[in-house]
Amino acid sequence: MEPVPMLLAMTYRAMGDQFHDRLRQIGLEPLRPAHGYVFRFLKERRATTVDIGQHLGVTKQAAAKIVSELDEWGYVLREPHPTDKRAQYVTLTTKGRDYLKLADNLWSDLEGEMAEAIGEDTVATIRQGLAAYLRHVHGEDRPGLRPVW
Amino acid sequence: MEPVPMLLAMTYRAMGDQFHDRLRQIGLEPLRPAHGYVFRFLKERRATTVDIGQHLGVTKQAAAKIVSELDEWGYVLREPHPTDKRAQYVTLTTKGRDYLKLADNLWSDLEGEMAEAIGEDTVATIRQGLAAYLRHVHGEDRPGLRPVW
DNA sequence: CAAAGTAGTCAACCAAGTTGTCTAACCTTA
DNA sequence: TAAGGTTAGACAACTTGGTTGACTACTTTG
Repeated sequence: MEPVPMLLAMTYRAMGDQFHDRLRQIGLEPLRPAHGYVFRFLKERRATTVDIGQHLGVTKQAAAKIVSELDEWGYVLREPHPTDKRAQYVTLTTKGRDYLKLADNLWSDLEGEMAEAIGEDTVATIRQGLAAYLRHVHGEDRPGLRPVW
Repeated sequence: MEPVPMLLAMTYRAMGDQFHDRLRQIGLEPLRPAHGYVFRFLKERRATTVDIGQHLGVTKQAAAKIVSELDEWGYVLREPHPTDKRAQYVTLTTKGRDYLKLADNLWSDLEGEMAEAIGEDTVATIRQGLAAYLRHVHGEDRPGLRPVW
């Protein structure tokens, strides 16, 4: 019997691959999961590079690299911090928000296909079960995402 | 609402981190998930480096690196292939089998703790649901594991 | 107002993959 | 059975996505 985490990893991979394929068909920049997590993070708040690094669970230098890419591609922009002259706020551009909408649609398509395959209630149980487990392990403050393999 | 794959990744990470912590307390070599997948693969069969690469979903060169490490640490050994003079069979040593037992115990501990937190039936549903989804996507022949982020 | 701490950048390094190339052995198949 | 194509494994150069460390400019605190 396989350990549950192996099933989690394989499922993540299977869905992620499909997501990525469809994105590529649309012809977007080579966005990686980390970029998506940044979008999702910035949707709700303004944040500095350091904040983003913290959220992803990587160093600020790694976060800076990701932010630069997103900036080059026009998904985010950096504006001066109102009170702290060292810092910059990173914010989503319209292109960034559009991407996020597109991605959410793709994800919910994929989730719909999953529901067709194994039943809507099963998907709901999985969602709630995992969320509950994460709350159990981490409390309310979830730690960074971070590479997985 | 978060996409399901994000929950999968976070849960994988949470369980994997705990697993890794406990392993480290025991003081083993710095085994990575890929090593574990190799053990699990070799448990059932004898295989060449190329086979292993295929199973992991990486190039044979990458697989060779992993096999070398396992060999250095004494978890596997390479013996000549009986009929093909180019090839070598990689097989688990006793140390390898012992590790696998230990790892399985750790995983089932973790799964037990998960069951305590969210209910045994929920865990069962998750397990069966994900397995069914994977069969749906891949048929019987599951593709390689592979990096996830 | 001095000392300690922090945001961002630059640079060197590292780990774990990749591609490309080569040799020796294997497998048609004409 | 020799010839041409394929394959296992090794070696090397490179790529990617991260790391640590050092430095400057600014901020916060005692």
